[in-house]
Amino acid sequence: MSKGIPNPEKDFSGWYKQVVTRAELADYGPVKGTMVIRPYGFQLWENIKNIFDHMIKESGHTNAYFPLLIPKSFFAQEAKHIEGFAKECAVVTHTRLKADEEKGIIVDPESRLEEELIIRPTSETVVWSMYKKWIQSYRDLPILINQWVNVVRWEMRTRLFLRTTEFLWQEGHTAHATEEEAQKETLDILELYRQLAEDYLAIPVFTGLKTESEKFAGAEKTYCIEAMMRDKRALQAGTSHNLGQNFAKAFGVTFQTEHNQEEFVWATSWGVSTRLIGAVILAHGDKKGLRIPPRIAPVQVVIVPIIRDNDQRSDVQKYLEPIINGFAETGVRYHIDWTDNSPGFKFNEWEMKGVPLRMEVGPRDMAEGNVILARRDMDKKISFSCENVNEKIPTILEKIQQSLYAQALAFRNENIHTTNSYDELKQIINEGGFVRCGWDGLDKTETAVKEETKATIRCIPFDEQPKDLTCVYSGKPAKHEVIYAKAY
RNA sequence: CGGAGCGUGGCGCAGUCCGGUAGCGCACUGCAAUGGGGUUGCAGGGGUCGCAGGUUCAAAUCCUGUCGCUCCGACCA
Repeated sequence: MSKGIPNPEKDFSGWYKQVVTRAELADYGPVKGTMVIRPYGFQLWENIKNIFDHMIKESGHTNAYFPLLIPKSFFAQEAKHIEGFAKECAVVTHTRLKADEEKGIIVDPESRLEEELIIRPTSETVVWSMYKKWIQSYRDLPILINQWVNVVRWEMRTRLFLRTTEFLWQEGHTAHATEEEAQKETLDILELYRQLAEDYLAIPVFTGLKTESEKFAGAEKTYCIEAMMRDKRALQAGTSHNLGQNFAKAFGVTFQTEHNQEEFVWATSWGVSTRLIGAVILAHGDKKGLRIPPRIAPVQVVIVPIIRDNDQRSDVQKYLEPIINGFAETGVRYHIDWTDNSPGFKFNEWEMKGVPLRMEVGPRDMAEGNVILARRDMDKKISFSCENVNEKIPTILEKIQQSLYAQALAFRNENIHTTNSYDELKQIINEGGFVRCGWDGLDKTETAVKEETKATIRCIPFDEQPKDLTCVYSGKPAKHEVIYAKAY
């Protein structure tokens, strides 16, 4: 076990906090609930961001930017939507500070704004206020816009990456001429989220539909990807909403069809946030610290030279030259740790930081024409000939990627259970795990289960088989098969 | 906002009950050796004890007030 970090089996949240700060992913900001994303953490975010940005551009979306400040009046226009956010909006009321002899710097009471401004908790309202200007005819549709921005939600309880007052995300906002097209967009994006999670973050996810109580306020339907963390709790890792005509109606956004009919525009919105980093930490981390999947790792290979003096140092340097040149060609992200910490210290340090592959190079290896490789996903060191290490490494990185996914999937499979007994559900939830079972489709059932067990319906999975199922709570015929779990 | 706990060098803590002018581990700086799983030795630097009052000859310690943070609940991506 790594020195100084709590055992994740015993103190998962202590482990999480330590790992995030000690691996230098992030640090606490001065304002409660805010977070500084440090360079190592930000590189991870940039890698995730670049992958998804590429995906949406491939599928015809473009980036834009909408303002941070939103007039308060915009929120009155979509009552359902604001219900969901009213309790967590930061409001700008003044525009100036001034020096006060007694109190130091104070808010200038004379600078009070006539109309207060809301710092965006999400941007549907501003976006749709603009879409009203931009959309007249079916020829203006679809609009497929995304933005990478920060948003602020005044949360009561915060945790680095998982829930912070301010966080970074992408929010897509699309406008369509038909309901079918909007629905297709919603699901297409969800599929991209699934790919992002599974193929890049190496996290298996359930895709499905949120229940009424869990859906986004203002949406017709909310779809999600849900993942299992190593403490067997669920994490919602991304959502995609079919907004129907709700926002178009709130903002009066209509268009003329090919047949010269006036109709309201159909909308979607979808987002993934820096929470994904929390997901990576919580899904893959182990007692030594982080384990970052190679495809998103800021550093894929860390090289630890084993040297005694300057002569050996330059020997290693020369020895590494062709390897490093090879990395440049294959695009492997590497780092050589020349600090004079002891090798053992470096091993632990880089394991904590989750680097997928470590290469050790010392006198013994140079004599044999080898390097030592140690994979972060397993507890083994292997000697490799220097000759073919350049071809091998991308393959090994790919194997690590697959192995992290396989481990996460195996873990999820071990900890998901099907049952039609409520007692059993309570026991499983209590011990930790997901429960797949029938649900009668009633709000009050969901609420009752939540109150009694703290578990919520994470989603109605696309592959549900409700036939012949009964509701785990009421015993009535099931309307849906659902997944219950305690969630972050 | 309810319940609990904590504020003492950068981090983690002891000291507080029973007042006497601040200490430990890690980290940091320098030198030397060491170097294949958190390496030693020696020598250093750094704290108005969260803040504001009060009691006292004397306050990290006692009293009052205040601010902040963490954890558990209600809310949430």
